Amino acid sequence: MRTQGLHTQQEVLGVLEAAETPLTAYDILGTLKIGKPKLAPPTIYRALAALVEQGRAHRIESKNAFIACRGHAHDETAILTICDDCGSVDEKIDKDLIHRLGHVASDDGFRPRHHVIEVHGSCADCAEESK
Amino acid sequence: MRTQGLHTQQEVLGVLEAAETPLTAYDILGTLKIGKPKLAPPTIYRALAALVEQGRAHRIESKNAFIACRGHAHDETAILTICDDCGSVDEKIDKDLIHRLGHVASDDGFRPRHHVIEVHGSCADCAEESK
DNA sequence: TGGTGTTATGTTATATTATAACACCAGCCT
DNA sequence: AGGCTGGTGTTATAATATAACATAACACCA
Repeated sequence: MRTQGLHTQQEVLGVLEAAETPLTAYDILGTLKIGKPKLAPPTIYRALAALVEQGRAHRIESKNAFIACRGHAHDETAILTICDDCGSVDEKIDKDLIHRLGHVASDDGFRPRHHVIEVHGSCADCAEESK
Repeated sequence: MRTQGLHTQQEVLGVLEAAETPLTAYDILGTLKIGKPKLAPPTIYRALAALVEQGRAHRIESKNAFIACRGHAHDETAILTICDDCGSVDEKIDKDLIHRLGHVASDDGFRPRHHVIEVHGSCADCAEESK
């Protein structure tokens, strides 16, 4: 039933939105299993795939984890800054940079379809602390 | 023994260099197991970690796979263009873009340490074919 | 020369992430 | 009702990665 799928997506998104740091599919599964003990991985992965497809969540490739998309149009490529100390992730938008990346990538005939841009480091708070 | 570790790294790098497309750790393990049946995953992962650390190989985060680093200084961040049709990967260098990315990432006090830039799409050959 | 600390490597086992494959059920058409 | 279709649930397992401990090599010094 389609409605149920949407419902699952909404639940998964809710869990992501409630989190301060990225969650793995199994983190989400663990949370939702409290209410629905029979929930299984494919259900979570399907919901996540749909959410990422819609731009309502991001997959963090370098961590195999997910975050809710916050604060910008859902069809734009986000630059993700990932704090390796506290785990927090921020989204940044820079259309020019994306444009330029597309240009660099396609210089030899390559046709870009999707960008992954993840920057690891320390967030302001953690950088401050370790000084 | 240190020499032996270096030898493993050299063997792993050799397998990567011989491949036209990214290999997973288990692909490499499968190849090297022919000569050394007792080889285990941690040995491969350790060699890969060292190679990536030295810039002699790249990890492709969005595929959980690895390629040998080809044709540029090993301490530069490469932009990887990944063909989703044939699997081929190319490395591109654009210092300005990296510089700009560092700038964007650090605008709110974030301190970047490592960049992941992967562009998915179709290589020139595959884009041509599917026209 | 052999003891002892230190670090790299080997090995076993297991944790974590992801998906294949099929079963089931609702809705829809006739 | 009967049968098709497509989405969802469910089971099982594949694929990726690492923890934890055992062992081996080397370095240093009494």
